[in-house]
Parts: sequence; structure tokens; C-alpha cells
Amino acid sequence: MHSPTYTIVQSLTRAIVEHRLQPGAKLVEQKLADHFGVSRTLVRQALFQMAQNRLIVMEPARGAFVARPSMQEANQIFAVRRILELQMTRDLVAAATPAHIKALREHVQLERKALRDADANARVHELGDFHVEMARLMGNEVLAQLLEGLVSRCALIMLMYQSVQAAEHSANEHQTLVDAIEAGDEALAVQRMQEHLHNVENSLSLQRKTPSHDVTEALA
Amino acid sequence: MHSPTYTIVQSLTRAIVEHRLQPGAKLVEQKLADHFGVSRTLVRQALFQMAQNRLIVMEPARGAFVARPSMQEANQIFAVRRILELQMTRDLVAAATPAHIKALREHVQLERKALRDADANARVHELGDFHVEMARLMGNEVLAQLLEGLVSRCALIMLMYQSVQAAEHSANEHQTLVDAIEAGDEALAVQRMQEHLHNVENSLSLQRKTPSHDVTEALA
DNA sequence: GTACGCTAAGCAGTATACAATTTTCAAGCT
DNA sequence: AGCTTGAAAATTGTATACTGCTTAGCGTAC
Repeated sequence: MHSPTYTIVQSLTRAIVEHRLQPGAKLVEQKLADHFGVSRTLVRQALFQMAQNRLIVMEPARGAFVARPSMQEANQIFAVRRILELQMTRDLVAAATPAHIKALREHVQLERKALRDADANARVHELGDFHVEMARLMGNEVLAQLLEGLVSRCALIMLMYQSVQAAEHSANEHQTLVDAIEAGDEALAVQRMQEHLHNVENSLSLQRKTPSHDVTEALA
Repeated sequence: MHSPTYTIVQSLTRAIVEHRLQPGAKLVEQKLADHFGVSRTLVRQALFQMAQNRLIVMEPARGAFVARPSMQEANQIFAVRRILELQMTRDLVAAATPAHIKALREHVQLERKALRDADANARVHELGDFHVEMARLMGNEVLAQLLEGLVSRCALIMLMYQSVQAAEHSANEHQTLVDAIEAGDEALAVQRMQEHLHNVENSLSLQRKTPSHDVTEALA
């Protein structure tokens, strides 16, 4: 948790997800080492870990870059999220206790708070957390960690493809989803989750925010 | 692909999945470094990556150990696999082309070959690959990579909890699953996938193969 | 005979040094 | 002007050195 490497991973992840680091940006090891006050050794460990999460890509002998997921990858990620989260919603309706509902409602409140306080990019992070929290409430940590990775990548994707992603809208959808879960209405809950994921995915534009200056990709 | 670190990861992963390394075994960095003819630096990179896959765990200041997944974690992993693979089966029935069927049949043949040639532990690897191959055929690389991780962990789990895991039986189930997919019978295919996963999971015994000598865990 | 504590060896965590590769940029050529 | 060339600077890849924690072995006290 407070291992030096983990701190760097967390810091960089936030920077990417909150769009302080542009997709495609180069991450020079020495610069990061200086910034964090550690040696390159620890920075490299962090970068390798993040490369496994696909938040960055490492090109041999060229260094680490913030990932620029393709539309195809985006579609695949959303497809997996739909599978996992629709079933998770069904299970949660069946298993929901008052304590679960309370926790979810509190999270929605957190989102609303972030909506007021935080800047636009920081909100993306909060909104994604809701989905991870659902998995955690189901008591399936494996599922939660898988989703966490997917949600982070979604955040990066939404920032790349000029997603309008009305944050307020998402928070409302979370709210009505919790309502349906509390009511024990499985069909409605699943429908709302489906619509919600659909809305998130469809807020993506086919146009990239940051046009590539890489010739080979521009022509591909 | 042929980066030194990746070679080490592959080698260690195989050793764990094929049970040449016992769950709980300590992985001393210098020993590995000598064995692979590299410095500790590269071994550490490999170990960190594998820790993210949960095939090993790193205890602060104590080193790396082959993971010993709990029964609870096993259940969670299988729960996620069920979610992903049941839906994947539905999608594959809908999308299956003759080429898909051909590829799957060829994979089943590969399994049968491994059944004759390879030793018992090596087979576990082949059998798991079938499930990853299904995801890959769907054209969803994200899903395939997620499943790959889960399947590896399942292999470790099956070796920990004295799974009888009749390899031949699994290969047969794969075969009949492909039959159902080819026939376009979604209900039957899903049922067979469900039964298959159920059989795999239920081949686990509550008894550990390698009893823990850790007091705190033995009493837990 | 057992339990505690001390010491030394082993090992992980981090930093630094060195080698190999890439990038940059300016000079020269077409 | 634009394109190639080549050397210097920057950057990554790997190995080694150093520090501090952990652990095992032995001796001593009870």
C-alpha cells in the first residue's frame, strides 16, 4: 500500500485517468525519478506494472508512453464490461441487503460531491469507482480487481475520444440503478445498467481528441 | 516476446502451472538469477509481473512465494469464469463460422495429443488453453487475456486442492461443446459449458494437497 | 530440556554505474 | 530548401554495489 513503487503507480494512474498526462505522452524515467525523489529502479518497476494494466505501453529501447487505445480495443473492453456488469447486477439484486443499498447510496452522494468540487477530469475517476464498488459489495474481490482495471482503461478511452460524458447524467443513472436494485426489480435493474453502459459507450466519438502525428497510424 | 524478462516469466509460469514448483515455495532471487544467467534486476522484474497475475505473492522484505490461493479465492475465480464463459458461449454460437469450428476441433485434437504424450501436470496447461482459444476466436483479445490469467490461476488451484481432474474427461466435454456450437444449439452449448465448468470446479477437494505448516493459517 | 537472546549469514530493497541504443541537431551534399 | 550524414547528448537496458531487515544457528540461562 505505501510501498514506494505503489505510490508511483497510483500517482501516475491518477495523472493518466484524470488527463493530466495526454495519451501518447512519453514518460522519461529520469524525469519521473527526480520528481518522486527516488532512483530509476523504482520508476521502472512502476512503469512495468502499469504496462501490464495497459495504461501505458513500453516500446523496446524507446521507453514508456501513455497508451492510446484503439477504437477496437475500446469496443472489446466495453463488451467485457457488459458481460461482467449485467450479470453482477442480477446477482446483486438477488443478494442485496439494506447495508448494501446504504453503501451504494453513500457512493452516489460521494459522486455528487465530486461533481461540485472536483474538476471535470477528476470526476471520471469517481464515476468509475461506483462500478468497482458494486463488485466489492458482492464480496468478489477477484471480480472487483478485474473491473478496476477495465474501468481505468475506459477512463483513458473516454478522454481520448472526445466523450462528452455528462458526469451529472451518469450520477443520476447510478441513482436510478440503485433504486431498481433496492426495489428488487431484476429486469429493471439490468435494463438500467444496460442503458447506462450503453450511454457511456455511445458518448464516444469516432473522432480522436488528440490526432496522431504518427504517420503509419494516420495512414492505417 | 523474447525479452529476457518475458522469458523468465514464461518459464516460471510454466513451472508453477505444471506443478514443478509447489504452492508456497520460496523463490530466491539470486538462485533464479544464477539459473537464468542474468542479474537479480531482471528476475525481480519478472517476479513483480507475476505478482500482478497473482501466480506469486511478494511479502515485504521476505521475498516471493508461489501463491497458495484460498478456497474463497478459488470460488471467486470460478464465479468470474462462469460469467464470462457462459456469455462467450452464447455469442460464439451466434457468430460461429465453419472456420471457427475447424479451429476448435483442431484444438481438441491438440489436447488429445498432449493427453498421450505429456505428463499429467503438463496437460492442465493444454486443457485451459481451449477456453482462451474460444475467446480469441470471438476476436476479443481483451477477453482472451483476462481469461488467460484466470485459467492460469485455476491451474494452480487445481494443483493445490487435490483435483482429480480427469484430463480425458475434460477433452471429451470440450468436444461435445464444440458439437453443440456447430449445431447452433445455444441452449445446449450453454448447458454443456455450464456443466463442464461445474465439473472442473467440483473436482476440487476441500482438503489441501500441501498442508500448511503456518500456524495462523492452520487455525483460521 | 526448553526457552530466550545474541550473532552471523543470507536475502530483499534501493541506488548507482556502465553498456547499448536511440534521438537530436547541425553541417554538408544534392 | 530539403535530404542525408555523423557525432554528441539523452535515454533505456542490464549489472553491480550497498544498506538494512530477516532468519537460522548456537550458546546461555532458567
